[in-house]
Parts: sequence; C-alpha cells; structure tokens
Amino acid sequence: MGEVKTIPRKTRIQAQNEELILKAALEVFSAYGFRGATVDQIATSCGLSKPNLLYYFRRKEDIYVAVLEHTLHDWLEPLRSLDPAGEPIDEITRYIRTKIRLSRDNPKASRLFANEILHGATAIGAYLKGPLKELVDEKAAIIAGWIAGGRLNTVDPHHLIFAIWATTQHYADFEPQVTAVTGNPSDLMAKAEETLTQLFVEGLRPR
Amino acid sequence: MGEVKTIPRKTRIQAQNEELILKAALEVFSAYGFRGATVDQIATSCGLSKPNLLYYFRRKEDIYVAVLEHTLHDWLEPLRSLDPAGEPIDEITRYIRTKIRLSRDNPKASRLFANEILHGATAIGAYLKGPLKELVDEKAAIIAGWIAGGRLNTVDPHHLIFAIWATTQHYADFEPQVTAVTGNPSDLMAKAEETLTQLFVEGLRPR
DNA sequence: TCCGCTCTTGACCAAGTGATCAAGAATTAA
DNA sequence: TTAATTCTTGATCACTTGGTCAAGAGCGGA
Repeated sequence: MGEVKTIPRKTRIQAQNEELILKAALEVFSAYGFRGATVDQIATSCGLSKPNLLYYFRRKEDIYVAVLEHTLHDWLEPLRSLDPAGEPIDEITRYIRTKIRLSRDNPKASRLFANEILHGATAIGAYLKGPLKELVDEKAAIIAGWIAGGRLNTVDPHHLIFAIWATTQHYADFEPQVTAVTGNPSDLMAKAEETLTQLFVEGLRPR
Repeated sequence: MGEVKTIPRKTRIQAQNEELILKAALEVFSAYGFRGATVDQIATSCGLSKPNLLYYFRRKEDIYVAVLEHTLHDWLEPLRSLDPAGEPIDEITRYIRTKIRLSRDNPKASRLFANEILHGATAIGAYLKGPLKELVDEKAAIIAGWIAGGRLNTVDPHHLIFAIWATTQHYADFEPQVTAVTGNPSDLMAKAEETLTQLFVEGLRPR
C-alpha cells in the first residue's frame, strides 16, 4: 500500500516548523490568552518571521485551535486510566497524585485551558459537550458503582471529579497567588499532594 | 469642622458615573480580561462616550485597578469571618457554603480575579503578598489550633484554604465546562454545595 | 544540471485601539 | 443673573496588530 497520493505528504521542514510553532504558541497563549497574545510574539519566540508563520497557519485562530487540540488529549489521559477493577480509594488517590503532578510539570497547558474556558470556551465548546462529557459520564458511572457497593462514601461523582480538577489545577492556574501566600517553599507541591489525598480520603472530621 | 477644603469633594454626577463605570467595567473585564476588553466597550456598556469615560479614569489600567480593588474586599469577607471560638466543623462548613453561594451570585467577580491571577497578578501582586497573606496566615493559624486540639484531622491549613477556594470558585470560573458536562440541571449548585461540604468533612473512605 | 515546488521575507495595508485636546454644554455656587 | 467650575464630545493622533502579496531563495527529484 504505502502513501495515498491524494493526501499531500508533510515535508520535513513543515513538520519541523509546525512543532516549533505549536511549542511557542503554548508558551505565548498560556501567558497572555488568545486576545492578549500576538502573532508577532509567537513568531519571534520560535525564530520565524510573521509572514512565514502565517504560511503554516493562515489565521491566528488556527494556531490557537491547533495548540489546544494538540494538548487536550494528554491532559485527559489520567482520567481515562481510572480503572473500574481497581481498589476505589487507591484509584482516586492515584488520580489525584497524577493530576497534581501534571499541573506541576505542565502548568502552561493548564493555564491555556483555564483561560479558554474562563472566556467562554468558544474554541472547544463542542469538545466539552461531546467527547469530554462522554468520558466524564463514563468515569462518573464507575465511581457511582463503587459508592453503590459501599466502597466509597456517598458523594455526587461529577462534583467529585470537578473538585479534583479544581484543587489540582489550582496550583498551576493560580500560581502567583499560591506563591504570594505561602512564600513558595521547596516542599510546596509535595505538601499539596499530601494534603489533598488526605483531605479527599479522610475528610476533616476526626474518627 | 465639616469638609476639609484641600480634599476635593466628589460631585453627585461624579459619584453616579463612577459607579456606572465600575459596574460596566466588571462586566467587560470579567468577560474579556484586561487586554481583551476595550475602553469603547466599557463606555458603550454604560452609555458614556469614550473621552467622557477617560475623563473619570485617565487610563484603561486605572479603571481595571479600581474595579479590582472595589471588589476585592467583599470577596474576602467570608474568610475574615471565620470564628476561632466557633465549632471547627461548623465554621469550615459555613465557610464553604458561603463561598460557593458567593460564586453562584457573583461569578463575574470570581472570573475577574481568576483572569488577573492567571496572567501573573501584576495589578494586585502587592495585595496578595501583603494583606491577603496576612489574612490567610491568621486564619491558617486558627485552623492549626483546631488541629492541635484534635478537633480536626491533620491537614496543612494553607492547602486546605486553597482547596476550598479552588472547589468553590470552580463553578464560576469554569462555568462553561461544568455546564457542558452536567447539562446544567436546576439543582446543580445545591448538589455542588452538598457534595463539597460532605467531601471536606467526611472524605471518601467509609467509616 | 535543470525545473517545479516549497519556503521565506520586506513592504505594505486596513482596522482597531488607547489616549489627547480644544471647544462647547451643563451645572453649581454667589 | 453671572461667572467659575465641571462635564461632554467630535475630531484626531500615534501606535499596534492581523493579514496580504509579490518576488526571491532554497530544496528535492529526474
């Protein structure tokens, strides 16, 4: 078989530059948002001229959508791997740990999505209502099963997932505030991970 | 005594228009962010001409800072009223409930802050490191006291406060995502309040 | 080598935007 | 009423920014 002729193959230079652009775009869009970022910034940031960048992505919005899609899949991977056959408390704990580490290691992706949703999610609204909703519903059903089996306390699974997202991404999205309040000690993220897992599993009321 | 002559009194029209402007500015800045919002939008939104608006606030940034400061105080009030003499579980529960209702009733203020912090908190950085940090440290100490007295499980108080902020403000800041995933049922916020209080107090592990 | 295609860029444009200003209208205090 | 003060705005400016275009440079296959 080999390559299909009607689909234009991607040049080496093309693949190379598109990767450069997406990397720079994540940097710039996550820092300034869609309207705050400029095409010039992205171009300069990856060593291309502005017209050259617009040769690869014809409109600013095309770059934005591309970088969003390019990052979305990885971002949801941890939720996807929530295992219905696992021990509930372990699975949730592992999910929280994975998520907070993802926030620590890739805060730019977190901020990119936060900004996108904060301003109405116009570019990924369809994705949220489609694939994301399906994934969340599926995992919420698993959690609901665990609850029905008496293996977790009774909480609304959707809101539990929201709570995990919110608390873990907080450290990326609100980093300046966290830093200002805590003074950014070296064990900040370790402490955060420990506190969140403890909090979600045991709660505040002493036994 | 009466009025001090050196301090120019505020005209009726002045007070009136400044209020109009701040209201419109909250609307526009919370929806589009600082760079995304335009002075024209704010002016049109409150029925003033652009030069007229700039007569009251000479620079765009002045409007932005004014509306931030104008909203900040109210936003932190619930934390301020955390009572060291109260019953710990009740105090925390009340705080969560108050916060989530504030997010429901004033999502624009939440989004305004979220956007400001997401993009580096350049306008309120000093406030975060000063008054906010002091307030949080004070309340964290109270919580630490409760923990030391065995009245709450052992968690880091600062991270507990972050967790409460994150989970409650999530419903305002990530509203499009919450709506997309849940379909926005009428009892959404009631369910959220119930789930969060339950989660923070009892945790997930069955007793 | 040659030729067609891809890639790159300087110059440029139109629209939008923050801010200014002079001059007139409205308000207020006497 | 009058005069000082405050308020309002049309016109305009300087600058940024997304996007275009024509022309040239570079690359790869035959």
